[in-house]
Amino acid sequence: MASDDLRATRLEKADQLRQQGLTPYGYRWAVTHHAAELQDKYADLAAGAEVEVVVSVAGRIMARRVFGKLAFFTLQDETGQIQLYLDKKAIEVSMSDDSQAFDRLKQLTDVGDWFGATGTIKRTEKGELSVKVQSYEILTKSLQPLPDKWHGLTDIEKRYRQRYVDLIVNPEVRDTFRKRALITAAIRRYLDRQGFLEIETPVLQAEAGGADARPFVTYHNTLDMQLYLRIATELHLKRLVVGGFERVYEMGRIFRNEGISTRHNPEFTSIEMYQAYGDYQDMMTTVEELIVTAAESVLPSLKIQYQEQAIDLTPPWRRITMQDVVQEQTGLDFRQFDSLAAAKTAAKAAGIRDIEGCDSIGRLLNEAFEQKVEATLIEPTFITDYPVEISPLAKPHRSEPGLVERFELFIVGRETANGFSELTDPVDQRQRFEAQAARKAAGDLEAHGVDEDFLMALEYGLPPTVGMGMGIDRLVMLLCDCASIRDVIAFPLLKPEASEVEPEKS
RNA sequence: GGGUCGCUAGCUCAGCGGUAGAGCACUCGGCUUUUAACCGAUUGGUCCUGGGUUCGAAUCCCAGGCGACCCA
Repeated sequence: MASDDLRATRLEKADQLRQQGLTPYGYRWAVTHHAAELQDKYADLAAGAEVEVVVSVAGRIMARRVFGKLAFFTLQDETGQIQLYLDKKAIEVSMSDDSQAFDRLKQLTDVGDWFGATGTIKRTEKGELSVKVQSYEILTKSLQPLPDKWHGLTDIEKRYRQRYVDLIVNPEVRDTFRKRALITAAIRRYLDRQGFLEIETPVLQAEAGGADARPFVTYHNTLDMQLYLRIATELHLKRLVVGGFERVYEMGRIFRNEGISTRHNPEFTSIEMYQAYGDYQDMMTTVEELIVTAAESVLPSLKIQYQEQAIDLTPPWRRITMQDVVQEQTGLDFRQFDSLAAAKTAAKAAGIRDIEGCDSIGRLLNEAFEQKVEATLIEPTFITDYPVEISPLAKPHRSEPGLVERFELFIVGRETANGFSELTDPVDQRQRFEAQAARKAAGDLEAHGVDEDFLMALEYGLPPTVGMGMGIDRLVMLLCDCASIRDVIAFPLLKPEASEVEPEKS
């Protein structure tokens, strides 16, 4: 039967409910128990045994097995499933003023309907824990058929486009989003205990900054001005430290106008945190604690499995400088090079590709790191002491010229967190902004202009401060063993289907 | 950006040049211990879209759309 016919049949059933004086769209149901709670509480109840306790449950009908004078429904709520035992005689006794109570179950309910039931506990002869129903109500009539009860919904595109259907029929999807909520809650609890305040900063900004990324552009009508969606929360959180907040953070949505892949969604969630008086060594320890806390909120052990790979999150994690780890993997000692030409020659000999555009030894070092090292960093590893050229907001290293006090955390070959002792010298910061602005002027779409107000804030004085940013989606992917970022974002961005596209105005 | 693969009933899929199919779901009938309930009978199609080749296209070719995976 075609989709429209299935829908028409269900609309007709809704009308029949109205003719019986009932509404297909109820108002309230007093739930006393959830499925998982009952399954747990009566786990030891013997087959065939009954308990004379009245419970009330509600959920979606996921399966119907109807006999002449007996029916079994599988009811699914947020926690799990429980069977409803629907006995014609029992229902006719307890709903004696409703002569159609049992026939209505057979004729006017469908898989997908929301349903409330009150009754007693009974484990059937076949061993299935059930609610032996005394009274019930159809709470919401569903007009759309659910996917195949056995094969479920496997079409990946349809799962993302109609996530609500995915959530109905794939319990592991519900589990991922439950874990995501537990992870973000655990992170906020941890930071709260450490004395951090969450302060919200603007999404709409006159000048995007704080990262190298193309921004989304939007427009404010009344002010008649172009605005950008933020690509980072960094510059505003640091203004708050200037203002006197010693520990601040924000967990929120970031927007980057870039490609879509299994690891990139144009909007994603980051956390950035700033701590006055600390340096990058302090922050590495905090990151360890933060991620361990998040992992413990959803996993039984710190020895975890990600896509067939075993990873041990037990701290402390390895800390090694970028120069040392590159030397370890390639044999190249970047401290020895006294000219860019010499470094390029050696790098080419070591098999590092596409380095013609590198205009400094520091960028070359980073290129060598990305090509030869990143993918090998499976166990959690902090890489430290980055070249200043690729770290425009980080404080110069206290003893290593040309480097900054910065770390990035890698797990399963992916950048998971990025932090540094913050640059507090406003003159130095201005020079670095101006170097960026020059790149922007030269056509680099990921570079941004000088943020004068931020420089002004630095002139009032930023105390010694360490900051850190981390992608929440990638952390959830790691802890929930998800291969694609779309598996941890409830409604990932998709191109509209052809039929949804409005015709171009010409 | 490049390559490979996919798109057929509400769902999961088969069919690969000759009348569009199966299972589940739906509809009708039967059934008081099922849990992929069962038994019987029906119903259900823009074969992603548009061109082309052909006597004939879901099938072959071209272009486009959406998606997946790999590479850069």
